[in-house]
Amino acid sequence: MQQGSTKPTQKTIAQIMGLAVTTVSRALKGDPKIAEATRQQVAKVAEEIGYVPDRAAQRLRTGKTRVIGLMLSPHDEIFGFGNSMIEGLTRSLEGSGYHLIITPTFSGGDDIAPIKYVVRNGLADGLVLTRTRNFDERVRYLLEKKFPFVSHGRTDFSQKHSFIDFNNEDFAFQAANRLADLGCNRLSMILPQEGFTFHQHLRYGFMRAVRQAGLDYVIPDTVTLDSNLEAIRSWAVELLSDRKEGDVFGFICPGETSYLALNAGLRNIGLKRGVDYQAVVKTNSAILEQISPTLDRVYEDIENAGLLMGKTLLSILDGSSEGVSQIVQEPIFSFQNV
Amino acid sequence: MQQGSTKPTQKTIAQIMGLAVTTVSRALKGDPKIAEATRQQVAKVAEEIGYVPDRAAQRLRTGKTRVIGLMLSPHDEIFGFGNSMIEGLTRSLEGSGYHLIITPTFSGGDDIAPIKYVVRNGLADGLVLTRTRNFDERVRYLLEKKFPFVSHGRTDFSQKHSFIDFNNEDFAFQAANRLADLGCNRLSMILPQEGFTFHQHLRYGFMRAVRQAGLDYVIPDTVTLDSNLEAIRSWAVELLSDRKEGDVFGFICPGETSYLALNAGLRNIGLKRGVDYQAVVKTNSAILEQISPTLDRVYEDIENAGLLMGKTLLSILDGSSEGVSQIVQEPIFSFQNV
DNA sequence: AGAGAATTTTATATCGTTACAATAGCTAGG
DNA sequence: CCTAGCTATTGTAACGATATAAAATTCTCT
Repeated sequence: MQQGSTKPTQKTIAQIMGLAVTTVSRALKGDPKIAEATRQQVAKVAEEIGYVPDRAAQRLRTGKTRVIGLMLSPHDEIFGFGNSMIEGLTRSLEGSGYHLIITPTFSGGDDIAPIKYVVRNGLADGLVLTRTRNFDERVRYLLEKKFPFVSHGRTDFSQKHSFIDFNNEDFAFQAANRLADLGCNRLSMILPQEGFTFHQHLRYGFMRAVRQAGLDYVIPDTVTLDSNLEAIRSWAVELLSDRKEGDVFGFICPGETSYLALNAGLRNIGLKRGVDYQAVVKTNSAILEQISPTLDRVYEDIENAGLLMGKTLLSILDGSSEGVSQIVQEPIFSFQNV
Repeated sequence: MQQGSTKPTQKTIAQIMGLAVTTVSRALKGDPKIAEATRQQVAKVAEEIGYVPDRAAQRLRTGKTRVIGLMLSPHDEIFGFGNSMIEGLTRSLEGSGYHLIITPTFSGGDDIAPIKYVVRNGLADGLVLTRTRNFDERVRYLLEKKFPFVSHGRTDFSQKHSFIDFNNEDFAFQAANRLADLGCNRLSMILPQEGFTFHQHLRYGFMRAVRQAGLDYVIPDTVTLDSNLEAIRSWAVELLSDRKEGDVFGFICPGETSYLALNAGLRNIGLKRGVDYQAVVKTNSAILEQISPTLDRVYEDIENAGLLMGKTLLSILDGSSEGVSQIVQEPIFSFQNV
């Protein structure tokens, strides 16, 4: 605990106990070559003088940073996604000796550049990615470099890699059925940009339901989940302004903000959800539940995803699991009673 | 660029050029003791073979981590505060050789513990704090340890330290006047918990306006900015349910989510903003502008605050400015024409 | 030309930790 | 009693960079 003198090191412990530094080093990491009695005494002294290993020295010597990196895009941050992901990851790393660094990817920027930077400069031992594309360049790069990582989202590469994904197909399928049950005859869904893996999953689920029910549908080609809110808003307004007699619209929003924008626009022209149109929204925070308690929501547990990704990455790094871990999280439906 | 062989170091450059490692080291950092010609050649070779300094080695030798840490509480994350802060900080650090690590403070957790951890283990050279309290324990600790930091928010300590703050007093004052102008005769403001510095600033500004205009006011003692949304919602509903003939309520919301909750609750009981009540909201993202274009907003530029905090911290760390930098950002008012 | 100053480069030690090889101490077996 | 075979510990070097002191080189001026 002393800060006044100098920071305690293994050398300090060695001098106190009359041991060699090497012995202390090994004792601290539980090497079986060290007598149990010695090990315990070393641990005791280390504790007493407040010894903490110097990460820079460990890193220099071993080449391991004991850091894992999370690459976050600005789209991830809004509402709780980034927050929950960070919380889950942090929890998974607790007590492991690993630290988390968060590397923001900027709107305009190339999202592979920061990854190359981390890999080339050896800034982390493993990475966590979000928002995968079917043939994600980041994944391709990391696979090629054999750099450990876990992604939130699948890819279409033949080479397997660890990921956690959400069952977006089932979400879209169930959401569409729900809207059909509510009497909607025209369904619409805002999709992420083409190229993102979950674009396809959502589309498959949606189309399967729509075809089964024989309903009319609209998938906008001008707006996506990442469109600015004004664009989403005006698209929705235009769509409903042109509706014909007997049309009952049902929207699937795979993101909270897209719903807020859409809803704001429609409310502004005098339309009311539950009366003039219906919606099912994918959510990963408590905010919609608070603001619109009667809204049909589907919950994706991002914090848990983060936790699982962290654990997966740790087991890869510790070499305890050589295999690939692929998990698909199921949606949690919160539909109102009719 | 070669990854196949081993990572290039200063030694590699030295061998190629027939120089001593020391010379290379000095040349790379622009030491004037090295001949300009040598310096340029070394730089050229370094570039060609893709040399990047090993941060662990630098850190071990110099004791400097070249890292600055941002302590983020979960309250900061919602709606872009954390995101904007990160973006601003990252920009300020660009090209400086400094990295940013983000340390999340958990809801339940002690918010000084992670700071002690960073300081004791030497994980960063400087820190950025948000949400200061009047006698903030974190600030006290850092001042005592003489650890470089910049805070977002002032404190009441007599010892000066660098900060960036927002003129919350003026925000509250102008917002209250605005509501008075709109014909409100009962004003209310949701405040952060007592103890936070901006609680006082907001209160002063508010009270000054209220007294000048001679208006009635309500400051809730059960809900704060950090209350869950359901609590804010029901408080607002209760408040307006009991209103008397002739009461026109005006709300000041120093946070986006508090407005969303309040507005959702009131809308739910059939009240409409602009008709049954008025509101002025402090915002730091584009979301309210998109969702409620007619809302009176006051903008706080968090990204710029982050940028300034980063620059301030860098100048402290580089020793280029020994003094203390204290900046108060002015609010940007976006009031609708009446 | 040559001594001394100024400039440029080199040698050595070090930061804290761990890998590797070596050594001391001890027991068991022939 | 000597050696093989353990166990427990130690010594040395290295990771890559830099601070300090020393050395080599060039330059200046009488």
